[in-house]
Amino acid sequence: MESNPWFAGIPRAQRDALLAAAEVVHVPKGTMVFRQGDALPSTGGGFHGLAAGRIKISTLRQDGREAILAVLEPGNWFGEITLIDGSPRTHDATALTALDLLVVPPETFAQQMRDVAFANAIAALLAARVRGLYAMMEDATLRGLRARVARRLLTLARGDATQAAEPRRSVRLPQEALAMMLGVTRQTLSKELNALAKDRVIGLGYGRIELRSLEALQRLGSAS
Amino acid sequence: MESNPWFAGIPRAQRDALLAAAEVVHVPKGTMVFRQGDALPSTGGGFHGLAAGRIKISTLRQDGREAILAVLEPGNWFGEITLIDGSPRTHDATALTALDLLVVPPETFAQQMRDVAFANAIAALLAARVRGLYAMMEDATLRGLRARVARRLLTLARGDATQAAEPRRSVRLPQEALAMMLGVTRQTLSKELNALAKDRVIGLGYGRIELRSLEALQRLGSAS
DNA sequence: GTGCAACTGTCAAAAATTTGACAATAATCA
DNA sequence: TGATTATTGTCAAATTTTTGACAGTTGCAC
Repeated sequence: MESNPWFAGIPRAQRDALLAAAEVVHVPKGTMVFRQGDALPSTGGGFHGLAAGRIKISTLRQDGREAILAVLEPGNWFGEITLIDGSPRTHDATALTALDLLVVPPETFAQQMRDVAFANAIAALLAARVRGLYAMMEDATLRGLRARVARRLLTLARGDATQAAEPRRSVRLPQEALAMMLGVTRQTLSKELNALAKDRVIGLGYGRIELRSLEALQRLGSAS
Repeated sequence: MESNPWFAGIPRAQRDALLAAAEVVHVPKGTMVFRQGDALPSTGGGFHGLAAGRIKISTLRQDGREAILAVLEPGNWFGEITLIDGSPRTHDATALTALDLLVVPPETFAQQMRDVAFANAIAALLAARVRGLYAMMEDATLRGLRARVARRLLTLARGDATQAAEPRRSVRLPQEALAMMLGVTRQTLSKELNALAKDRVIGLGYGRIELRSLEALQRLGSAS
């Protein structure tokens, strides 16, 4: 968990308190940790830290279309919004693999928020969240598809949310899922990916995209 | 300022402290309160409350294209992200009219954050911000243009950000600006607006859109 | 009140995206 | 291993959006 920049950045006491307050829950693959609309006193309520596995954060619409907001990797903490404002969950959270999940119950979280340092840490977490969302909004409204693809691949390579560190060289997810993140169809994305592959910027495999040139992706992501 | 739900919802002591710490600044029309990329110790640094006037929050790109994130109305507080994480401003803030602006200097803000209740209030503000952004992201990826137009008009009618209350029946901004918020061209938006106008859902004027049927807009915003 | 700038209306061609469909290949599970 | 499911590749028609252009209107500043 220490590899996560947010968690690593908060005071030792608050870090320990969080870990002490958390219950480790093993979640089988395919389980929904929580669903959009879940209200507070429900199962799955709590502040979550992902210790192992991958979680999909998404929204499902009536007509079956799905938007994937993020795919979380170990080290990320999430689910704090509902605990702060008491409103229902904004998204579905689904275990893509078996998980080791740290769960801080709502009462404990509320209690921790009485601590100035912890409240400040949560504010920092939220600030990072807001920055990420601003960047995504900007991408969606201002950039062409080519740039959006490049940027999203780089984000995924860094573990998507509050993760930083050295980007991975290979991203594991189906093109369909990437398309859902970008809000385009698989066919449209496919055309773009194949163009990038032809330029040797990426390599395409089954359920996997290799990032061959981070520099080229960075360049493409800045332009357009 | 009390009409803003966030401000009205925080404890009296913190509300008074904020107002006491704030300096009232009069800003002429057209002035940029801060710019994207501004670092902390610069002019315009601080936590801002809008007492009078309207502020455009936007991003300008090299090629001249602009994305408008929001148009803030009196009662809204903004600019806290930079104060929390110390990173540069994420957007430009431009005075669309002459402003009365409450400015809480960075040091005072940091000092206030040592107070648990205030830190919690800021967390609540950020949580609201995150929710709003989630909704925008979802709209952008999941909904058709018709629905996005309807939803954005309703948002604007409610004063855009943390405002609630009774929606206004008329929104004052050029179609060009609305198009920039939605990330489409003016021509595309125009077609949509004219269709809505034909159905008597809205009325179109010079730099102004009248909301004739909130129910219809709500319905259109939920569908597609 | 005039003149200029801002804003809206509209058109048509070009470009991008979606929709729908089907085959081929890779992984997974029994 | 064999069967099944998941994933990718590709195509073409239909639709939507952008680009570029220009005229007409409205509001504002002088």
